[in-house]
Amino acid sequence: MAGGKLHPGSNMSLLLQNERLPCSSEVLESLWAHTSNPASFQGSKSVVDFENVSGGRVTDRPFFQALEKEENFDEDYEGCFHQPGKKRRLTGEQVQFLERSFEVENKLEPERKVQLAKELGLQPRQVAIWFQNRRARFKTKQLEKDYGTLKASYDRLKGDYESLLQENDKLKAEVNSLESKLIRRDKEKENSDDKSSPDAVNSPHKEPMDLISNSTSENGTKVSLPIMVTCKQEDANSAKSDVLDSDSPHCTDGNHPSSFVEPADSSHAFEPDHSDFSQDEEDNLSESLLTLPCLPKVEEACYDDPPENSCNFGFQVEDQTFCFWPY
DNA sequence: GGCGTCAAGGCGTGGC
DNA sequence: GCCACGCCTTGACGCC
Repeated sequence: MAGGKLHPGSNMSLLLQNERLPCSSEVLESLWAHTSNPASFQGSKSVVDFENVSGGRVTDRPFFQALEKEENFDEDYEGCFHQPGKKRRLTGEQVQFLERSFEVENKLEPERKVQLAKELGLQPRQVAIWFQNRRARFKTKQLEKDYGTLKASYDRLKGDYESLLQENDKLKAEVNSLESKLIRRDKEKENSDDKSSPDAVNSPHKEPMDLISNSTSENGTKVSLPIMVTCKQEDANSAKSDVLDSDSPHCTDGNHPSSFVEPADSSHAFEPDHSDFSQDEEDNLSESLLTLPCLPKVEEACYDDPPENSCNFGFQVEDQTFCFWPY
């Protein structure tokens, strides 16, 4: 690189980005001044324009002016005129110059192309091809970058999804456990009631109310869990399918994967199956649900800030005596 | 010799 | 029809 004035750390591109002169010779002169002088190309082995070097006469281009001055001109002269069919790489200085030009503007106007070719001692077509290839490389890098970004996003979402699955499984297991416990207690209660009082047959749901009134959260506050009060097993099944079925509309909100818990403040979790309710029963149920004080509304507390406790309802799992999902 | 990089070839396409 | 461009491929070259 004898005689070169290359500034590897040059901020040339920054300087040029503030100017709008992609075709001007001033820009090229500026590029020369900041990158290298024409003599930098003296060792070029690039494919060069034979047509512009008629009879070996050196043209007025800087590239060839530099060659004239070189002591070992003959060797380089032979080297830079390739045999037909051979491909020669551009020199580092030529590439640097083109790179800086590319940073200024990645599109190549005809005037600019000719000017660059003249300054670099290349054919205009070579400059055009270089820009085309450079754009292709830029696009490839951009795609790789985008891929990396998307993959990171995908991995993050996948992790979230898997943790949600785990949490879902855990909650299902808890519900299953609690349901078994409830059924067992129910049977025990029935047996004891049959023995103690014949009137007890008329109030089969007394025990669950007791259970509700006796439910106490971890922090000592009473928690009302009314859903199971009048919910028959069949209703529980339908409610489950309505609430947790991943195919149901409640779960198809891509922005709110947790939206399946929304029915907490309404009775529409029971809507799918009305066959076992009379109108009066349904009205009573709605009324009781609406008037119960502590039915937790959970939709806002769910996944924006996942709780340490796997339960999102604001009280301990043990207090959630839902009976939606029989297993 | 395999592989990656890069200049260049070839072809299709769209704008004028 | 010409030209520039994008895309894919080819061939030369350098590195290991």
